[in-house]
Amino acid sequence: MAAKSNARPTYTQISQVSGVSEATVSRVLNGDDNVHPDRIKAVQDAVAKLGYKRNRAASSLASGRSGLIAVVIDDDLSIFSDPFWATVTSGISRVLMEHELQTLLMVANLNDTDGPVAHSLQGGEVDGAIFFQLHKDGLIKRLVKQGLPMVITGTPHTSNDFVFVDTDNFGGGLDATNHLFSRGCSKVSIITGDIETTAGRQRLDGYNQAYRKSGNVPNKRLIAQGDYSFESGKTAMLKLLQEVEDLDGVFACNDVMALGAIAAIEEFGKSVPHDIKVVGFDDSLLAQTSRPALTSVRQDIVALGEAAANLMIAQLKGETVEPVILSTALVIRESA
Amino acid sequence: MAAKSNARPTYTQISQVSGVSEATVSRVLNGDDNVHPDRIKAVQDAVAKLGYKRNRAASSLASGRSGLIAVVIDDDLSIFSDPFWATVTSGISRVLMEHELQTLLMVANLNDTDGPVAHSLQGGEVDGAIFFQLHKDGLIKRLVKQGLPMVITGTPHTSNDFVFVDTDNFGGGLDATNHLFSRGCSKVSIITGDIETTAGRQRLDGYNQAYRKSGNVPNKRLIAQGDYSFESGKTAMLKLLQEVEDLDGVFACNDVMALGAIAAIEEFGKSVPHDIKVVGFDDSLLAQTSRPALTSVRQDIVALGEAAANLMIAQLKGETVEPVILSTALVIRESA
DNA sequence: CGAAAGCCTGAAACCGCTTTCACAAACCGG
DNA sequence: CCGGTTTGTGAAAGCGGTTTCAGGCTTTCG
Repeated sequence: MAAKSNARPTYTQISQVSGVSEATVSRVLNGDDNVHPDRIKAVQDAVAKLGYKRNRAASSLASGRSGLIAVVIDDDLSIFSDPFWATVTSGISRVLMEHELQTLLMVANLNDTDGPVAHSLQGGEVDGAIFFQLHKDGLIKRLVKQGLPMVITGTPHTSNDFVFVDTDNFGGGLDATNHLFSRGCSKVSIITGDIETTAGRQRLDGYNQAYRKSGNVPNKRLIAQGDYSFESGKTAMLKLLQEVEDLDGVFACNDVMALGAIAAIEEFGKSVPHDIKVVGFDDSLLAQTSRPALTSVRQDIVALGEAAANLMIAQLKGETVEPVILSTALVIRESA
Repeated sequence: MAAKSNARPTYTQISQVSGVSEATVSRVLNGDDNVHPDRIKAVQDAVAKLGYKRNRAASSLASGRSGLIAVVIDDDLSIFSDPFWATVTSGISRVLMEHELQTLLMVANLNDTDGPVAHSLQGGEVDGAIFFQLHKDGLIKRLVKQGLPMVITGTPHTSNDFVFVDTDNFGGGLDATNHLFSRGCSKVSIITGDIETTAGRQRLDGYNQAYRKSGNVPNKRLIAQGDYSFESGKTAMLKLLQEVEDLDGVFACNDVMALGAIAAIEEFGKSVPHDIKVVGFDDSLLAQTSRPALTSVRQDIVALGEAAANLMIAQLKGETVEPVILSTALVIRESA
């Protein structure tokens, strides 16, 4: 193995070629000021000539900064049956890369506060962590205490000591419900998502507020609980149809349940949107391809990821940051 | 900052507590045999007592192994509108984690053979790379030449020097088409996906072979081209309906196009499955939630990711590996 | 019973980069 | 023109592991 092909250049070679010390090479490569322009030039030329690429391991070891940001996803498969999180991640990844940071993906069971993920995170392997969909916060609280910069995607319901980004779920619920009333509905029910999640509760709150302002009479019996699955949407809708008379509008807290609801309505012998109007949430692919095409609340998912990444970067710079709430837009199609 | 909270234990402390040299600590922690059981025990106790966690940067620097595997995704947004890749990634990530490897996610434009991703990959920052959906292979060829272990998800069409995993697209197309004939169809058309991709071509090949063996008469006019989008499926189907008489079966190369086709058929005044039977591919969420529910070719996507990860691990161990083809299963629902 | 072979072990070099520290040179006001 | 700052620089000490190397101790076998 003469002349090893993987013998990549180091500061030593740059130093020799450019005629400056390794210390100065480091300064130039890290954008330290206070280096004479001539030397900067010399180093840059040498770098270009040798095709130098920084060795991250060495750099991390010496500086204590790894350049890695963990994106931690709960090992709940449901997350991956939904393009939502993948899209958020792509937004995160792109922004991080622009700032020379790498995205370390960790799929793990977050209840396991002593698993390999918890170890990596606490072990200082990463410079920061972005969490998705926070359920249990034991691990996270510990990490905050350790001073690890963190961003949470989704509103944490346990505490607001965390930096987070989220869609305006309340506003989305409000808009969806208002839209149904403005379309002439007078008895509008809601199929909620998992009430354990803040997103689910906030959408419900939006619905309630819209109801109160509409001049119509809200009623607990109009509220059915689902869990974001197709089946739960269908079941909830059937129950509503049987229990509530003159129902003429439904706000389902995601598109999948909205489709379940539509299936139920049609099985029940009524039609959408003629008899009952339906609004979903997410504006996913499903909303566009279903028949009737689904009116749905759109959230800018890529922007959500970008916002998360930007909050992380701001923290890394030592800036104090505020939570970010992104607004939604109602996309009107056939179902309402 | 007295007693820094982040002053995590190192070999030095373990060495002191356990009374063995740092070299031996390393041997124990790396599973080197030839260490006296008593010493192993002593080290393990010290590790447990001190709550030691390995410093990856130091370890990488010294050993030349980073423990990082890149998952490289083409910056084509379409990838992220489809849960497919997210699911593959989750499979990869889980298997890698079981082997103490981390998943580094890179979303990038692969045509850019000189961008940051190309740099990282060539810079030895990762121990291996898993690519999705290979279009251009310039970068990849270079990496192979450098000896970077690689796995490609999807059959590369340019060369078979690569290690890859893929679904049995040919078999899936074959099964789908055979099923339509067995259901009594006699004139079956296909709506292809992007013919540029090998997956698209292989599914078409499967269709052709099934046709040849069926005793029915194949015909070029039965082949319509789509691009995996809903609209393309609809457009292609309308064209087929207008040009081909007595059409009674359609194999759409993914579920989204199948739904487009169903929409077209119903607009045309015919019904599914009564007049025309439809089979999709992917067995996605769409297939389960659409009405009529879609008969579709299922591929085990998580297994695809796991296979990719396992091939990577095998390469890392120095084993010679063969490409892996995963079989499909036809899931029969209402549409055919 | 002695020599060759094998097993375990610790000292020390090293991985490539960052950062402190000391010091020379250039600059300043008085 | 001199003590005192500023600037710019290189030598050298790490960062926390891994790995080579040589040597002490046991075995094994003729």
